[in-house]
Amino acid sequence: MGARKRREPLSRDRALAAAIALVDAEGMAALTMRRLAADLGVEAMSLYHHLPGKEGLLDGLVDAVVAEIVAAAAAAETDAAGGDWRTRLRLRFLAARAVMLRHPWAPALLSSRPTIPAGVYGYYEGILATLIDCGFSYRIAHRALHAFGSLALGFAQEVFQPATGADTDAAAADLAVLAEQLPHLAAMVAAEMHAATDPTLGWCDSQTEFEFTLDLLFDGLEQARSRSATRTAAGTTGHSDL
Amino acid sequence: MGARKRREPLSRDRALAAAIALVDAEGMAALTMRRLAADLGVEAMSLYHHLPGKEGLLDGLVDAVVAEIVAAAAAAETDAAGGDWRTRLRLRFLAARAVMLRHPWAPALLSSRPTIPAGVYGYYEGILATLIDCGFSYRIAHRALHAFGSLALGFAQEVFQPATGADTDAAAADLAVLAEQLPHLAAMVAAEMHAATDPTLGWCDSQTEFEFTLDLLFDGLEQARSRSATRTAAGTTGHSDL
DNA sequence: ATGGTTGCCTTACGACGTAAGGCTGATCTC
DNA sequence: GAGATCAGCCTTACGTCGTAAGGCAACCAT
Repeated sequence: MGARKRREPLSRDRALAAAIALVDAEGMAALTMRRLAADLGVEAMSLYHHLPGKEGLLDGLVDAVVAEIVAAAAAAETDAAGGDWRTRLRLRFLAARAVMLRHPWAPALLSSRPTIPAGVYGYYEGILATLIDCGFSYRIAHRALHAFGSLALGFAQEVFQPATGADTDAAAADLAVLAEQLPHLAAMVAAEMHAATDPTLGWCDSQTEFEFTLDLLFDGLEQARSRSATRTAAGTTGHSDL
Repeated sequence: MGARKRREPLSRDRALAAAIALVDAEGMAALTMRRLAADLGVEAMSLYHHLPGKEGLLDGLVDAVVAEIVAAAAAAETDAAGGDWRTRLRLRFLAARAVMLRHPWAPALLSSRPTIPAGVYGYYEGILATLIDCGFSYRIAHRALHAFGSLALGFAQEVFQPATGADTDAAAADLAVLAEQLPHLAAMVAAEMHAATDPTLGWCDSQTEFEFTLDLLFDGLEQARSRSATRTAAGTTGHSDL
């Protein structure tokens, strides 16, 4: 007789899970209090018993993504135990990137938030620990964190989206005009386009660009580190324990 | 009697100028069709005779900012005539950054737009021309453009805003907790905080970070250029392609 | 039973962007 | 001049959003 115990009583976690599912499927614009409530079989105002408004909901999404990143990065870190700082950070960032690829809305949401999610402090602490252990000064480590920017969280924050496929023909038609007024750009597109391996990403392979930029920064930081290390006695590079 | 010839008849340019003034003064959130119309002494719907809706208005703002960047960068380029590629790009990017500092809302707007503003093609063409002229391959130049990312347009796209001053005391109170659970982060803050010169930016000096990141990328690109010029198979800084 | 608490709903308000159509005064044609 | 045309601005209204305020029904401990 107690077969139907009303319904699952709607909790913060259930609401957040539904929100993530909704946003993964239909994008940020679809995330509406009314819509989310409808997906949960509930009226909009009921959400306010579990979430402090829309902003609180977005904060919840951010926290969830950050938690996912932290977990992925921690797993990557154990895989990389004993490696040098480059491969350790590299694996960390690539793990974070894998999370971002699962949640394409996350980058824009992350960088639109006015407050820093609590979880990222711990995440940055781990990166910083790696740098300091490997002989970086606080000065350079600090600047490295800024230089990494969004790469540390797994996304490149492209300023402009690549063409979304539908206007590929239009882009091709523009190429003729492009070639006249923008010769270098046209030549570059022509030279690089054949190398496109993943058509979903257009002719720019984001993964390659991501790793290339990472290596550029790593190379530069390595130089900066050895430059500042020569100033002191070069004895304590090994120091592998946390 | 003929003194008042009705009023200035409201044009696209007048609307755009008012919109920029409004957004400069009160931020993006204040930019509303009704509010903008009110600032112009007009009703909301009147704007639709000169602008194709809100999206068109935002496109207009973006175009205006891009035009400002292009102009500033062109002026910088003439100053740098004859310099090497690093200083030429450096001056370009710093000129763009000066524009962004005048319009703090621009970065978020730029990266939220779904289409690429027409003006940036010309802007990238100029950067590309500099790179190609100085011996970069299209391959590396292409990746360089991606690596620069938002830096080329003058902003670092910090993922999270620095503390806005009001919660500085709260941040200080958190430092005790921070020191226990996040020792490296606490130590870095302690080590770096004394160096704060510009209190408006908190203890992170954005200008310094901006230029440091630029130099990191330039250093790395310089290596990549000479590496590809000599065509040697292996470098000491193994640059794995995965 | 009873009174409180929890969980959800109903109604309503003030934003927002914008579709549809009306009024007004300047300019043009005869 | 008189009437027609038309651009420029306004009025009204609709559907969306987030959310404040309060109601009702089922549960719980007493």
